[in-house]
Amino acid sequence: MAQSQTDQALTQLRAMVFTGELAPGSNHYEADLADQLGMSRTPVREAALTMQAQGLVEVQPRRGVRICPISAEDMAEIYDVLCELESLAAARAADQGYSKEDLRTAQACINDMDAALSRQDRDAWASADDRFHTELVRLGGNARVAEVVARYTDQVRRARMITLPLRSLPVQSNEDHRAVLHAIESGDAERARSLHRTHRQEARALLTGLIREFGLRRL
Amino acid sequence: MAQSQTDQALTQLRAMVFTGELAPGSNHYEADLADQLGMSRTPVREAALTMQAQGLVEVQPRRGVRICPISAEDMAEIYDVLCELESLAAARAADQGYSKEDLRTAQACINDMDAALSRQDRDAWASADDRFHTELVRLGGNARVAEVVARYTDQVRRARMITLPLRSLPVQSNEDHRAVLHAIESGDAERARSLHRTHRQEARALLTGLIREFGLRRL
DNA sequence: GCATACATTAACGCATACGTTATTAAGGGG
DNA sequence: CCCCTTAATAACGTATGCGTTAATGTATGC
Repeated sequence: MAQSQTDQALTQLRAMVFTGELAPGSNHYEADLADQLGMSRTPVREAALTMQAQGLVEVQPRRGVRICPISAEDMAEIYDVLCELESLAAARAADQGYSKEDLRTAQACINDMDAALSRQDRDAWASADDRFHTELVRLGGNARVAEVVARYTDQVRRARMITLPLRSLPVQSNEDHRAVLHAIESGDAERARSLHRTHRQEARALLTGLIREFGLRRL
Repeated sequence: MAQSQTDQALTQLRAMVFTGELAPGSNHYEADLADQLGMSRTPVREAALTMQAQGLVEVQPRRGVRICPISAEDMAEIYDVLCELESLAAARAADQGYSKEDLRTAQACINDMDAALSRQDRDAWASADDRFHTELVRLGGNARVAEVVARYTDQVRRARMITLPLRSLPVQSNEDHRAVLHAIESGDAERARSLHRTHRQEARALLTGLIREFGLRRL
C-alpha cells in the first residue's frame, strides 16, 4: 500500500484545509508547504493542482496556494446542488427495492445520530450525519452523483464544522432522516425525493442564515 | 496572455480526447505525449492530473494516461445529473424575471439550431445545442451548477459526436428548447423545470438506446 | 508443459536546478 | 510629498536526471 508523496500531500493538505489549520482565504507558498510536509515542491504542487480541480484551493502564480473561503452565497449554491442530487439519490434508492438488511448501514447512522444527540455530542452527530448522507447517495446507485455530492460536501465541510456549535441541537434533522429512510424502505420514490428535498432546503436556509446572522467572513 | 505550457497541454490534450485522436480506452505514456506536444513531461503530467480530476482520463502508474471510455451506463448516470441540475437552472432562470433582451443569446442559439436543421447540418446543430444548454445554465445563476454541467458535458462530448450521425434529425429537441425558453420568459419556474426535465430524460433514453442498439463499445 | 523465480527494461515519482517574471522596494524626478 | 522608473528579490514554470519499481520476458525446476 505504498502511498506516493503526492497522495500523502493530498491527504494532509485536505486535512489541513478541513480543520482550518490552513485558514480560509489565506495564501501559502508551495515551498513552505513542501517544507511543512517534509517533501519537495513537486508532489505538493501536484496535490495543489488536484485540489484546485476539486474547488478547494486556487493556485495563484506568485501568491501561493489560496484556500477558498465559503460565503453565504457559496453555501446557498452548494446546497442547491446537494438538494437536487441527494433527493434524486433518495428517489433512486427507493426504486431499488432494498431490503431492511440492505439499509442496515443507513439505519446504523441514524441510530448513531440519535445517540450523539442524547449525549449532546455535536461532533459525533456531524460525523454520523455525514456518513448517512454518503450512504444515502451510495444507495442511489449513481457514482457520478456520489462524486459530485462528495466534492461539494468537502467544500462546505469546514464551514459546517464552524457553524455546528452555533445552532440548536438538530433534533428535526433526525426526524427527517428517519422519514426519508422509511420512504425508501417502502419503495415510495417520490415521497423519498420530496422529503429529502425539504430536508436539504431547510439545511440550506439554516446554514446561510447562520452565516449571515453571525456575520461570518472567511468561512 | 502568456499561456503556460501546462495550460497548452491541457487545451491540446482535451481537444485530442474530444476528437477521439486519443482513442477512448487507449493508454499513452507521459513521455510520448510530451514528445507529441513538444514539451517536457512536467506540464503534460500536470495537465493529466487535472484531467483526471475532471474525469476525462485516469493516470495509471506504468500504464500511462488512459482515456476514459463512456458506456451506456455512464451515459445514463451523467444524463441523470444533467437532467436534475439543468432543470434546476431552468427553474431558477424563470425566477429571475429576465427580459427578452436578457434571453437574446439563448434565443439566438435556438435560431441557429433551426437554421442548422433546415440545412441538415448536424455539426452546426450540435454546436448550437451545446451553446444553448451552457447559456441556460448560466441564466440559472448558480456557478456550481454550471461547473458540474460543463464537466459532465465534456465527459460525454465525444460520445455525443459519434452518435450524432446515427440519430434522426433532432426536430423535437428544438420544439423543447423553444418551450423551455418560453416558460422562462413568462416566469413559470415549475413549467420550465418540468419541460426541461422531460427534454433531458428523452435525450438520455435516446442516447443510451443508440449505444445499446449499435452495440457501441469504447465510446 | 506449466509454474515459479529471476533478470531486464523502461516508465514513473520526485528531487533539483535554473531561467523567467511578477512583486516589492528603493531611488530619482516632478 | 507623490509618482514614476528601475533594480532586487523570490516564487513559479518547467526541464532534467536519477533511483525506484512494476511489467515483461527468460530460464530453470518440477
